[in-house]
Amino acid sequence: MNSVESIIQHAEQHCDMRGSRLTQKRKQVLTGLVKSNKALSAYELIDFCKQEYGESLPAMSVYRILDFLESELLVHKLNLANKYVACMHISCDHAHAVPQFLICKSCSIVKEITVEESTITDLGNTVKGAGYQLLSPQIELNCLCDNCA
Amino acid sequence: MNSVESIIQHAEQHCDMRGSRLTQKRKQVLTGLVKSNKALSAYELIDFCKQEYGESLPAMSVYRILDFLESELLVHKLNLANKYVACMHISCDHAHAVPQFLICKSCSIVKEITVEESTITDLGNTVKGAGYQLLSPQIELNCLCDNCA
DNA sequence: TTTAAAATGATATGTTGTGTCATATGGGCA
DNA sequence: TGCCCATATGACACAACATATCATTTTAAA
Repeated sequence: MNSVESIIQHAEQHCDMRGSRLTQKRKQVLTGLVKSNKALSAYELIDFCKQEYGESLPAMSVYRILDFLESELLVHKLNLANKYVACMHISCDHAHAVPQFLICKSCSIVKEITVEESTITDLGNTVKGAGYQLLSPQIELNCLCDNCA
Repeated sequence: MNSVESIIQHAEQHCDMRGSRLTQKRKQVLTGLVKSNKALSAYELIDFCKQEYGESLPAMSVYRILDFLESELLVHKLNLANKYVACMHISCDHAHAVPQFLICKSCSIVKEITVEESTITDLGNTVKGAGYQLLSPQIELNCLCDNCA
């Protein structure tokens, strides 16, 4: 069993335990993200499913599926790029902090990092000091990756 | 002279010094952002110019104007919200660090803050450690403002 | 006043995302 | 088994955001 299949299997177990279902279509979309190893737009995922499985998914379905996968913490939405990535921790069993992302503007390869706890705390304090309430500490940064730089 | 006019005048001087021109249309778009006091989309700015000046700007023109204003550092593009805000420092004469933004997801009011230098440095180090190169340290955070919270 | 560069207009189209109502699918239970 | 209901997906239209390209107008400088 290759690593993509293994990741999907982990995801399926994860859903089982949470009482949700990783259906065929949801698996296909998640597989697209895992295989590509980078951030993809909803429409790129439609193309993937068309080519890989011969299935013409309507955009609406893909967005619903992405919402589901996000709610299951299997996928992250990157607002900076309007794209989606598989969570790099699908196969881990431990819980994870809110992630930070380095997005390569050139090739869309994403590095999911964990910044120092203290950095996040500092940021949170600054926000609170400004009278705002942080909805999500998810940080996304426009970068160039090793290869593209 | 009210404060909006005064800000626009500052912006004009700024452009003069840089050898660029703050044309009528560009002034109108910038005025829309300054007056509204929040982040607006390109199409909201089209509506503003229509109502305020009776001018039907094509989308293309507004985007070009926004690009210009951004290149003059008079306006920031918020990728998180696909909206644009006037730089809060237009009327200052000193140079500014790259800004960080707290965006109220509910009402689009934006607070432009300066986070601690050390926080940015920490972040930069983490990025470098991951083998990525930061294109812009601009940070945008999804928040709720005082009023909306 | 001619002219070249800069700015803007017009038009079409591409990309991302949602609203809404219809249809299909899969488990639990009589 | 076959019905029922919740969940999932499809179909279709359309809204919102953005750009490509070529034409026209405006501006400043020669």
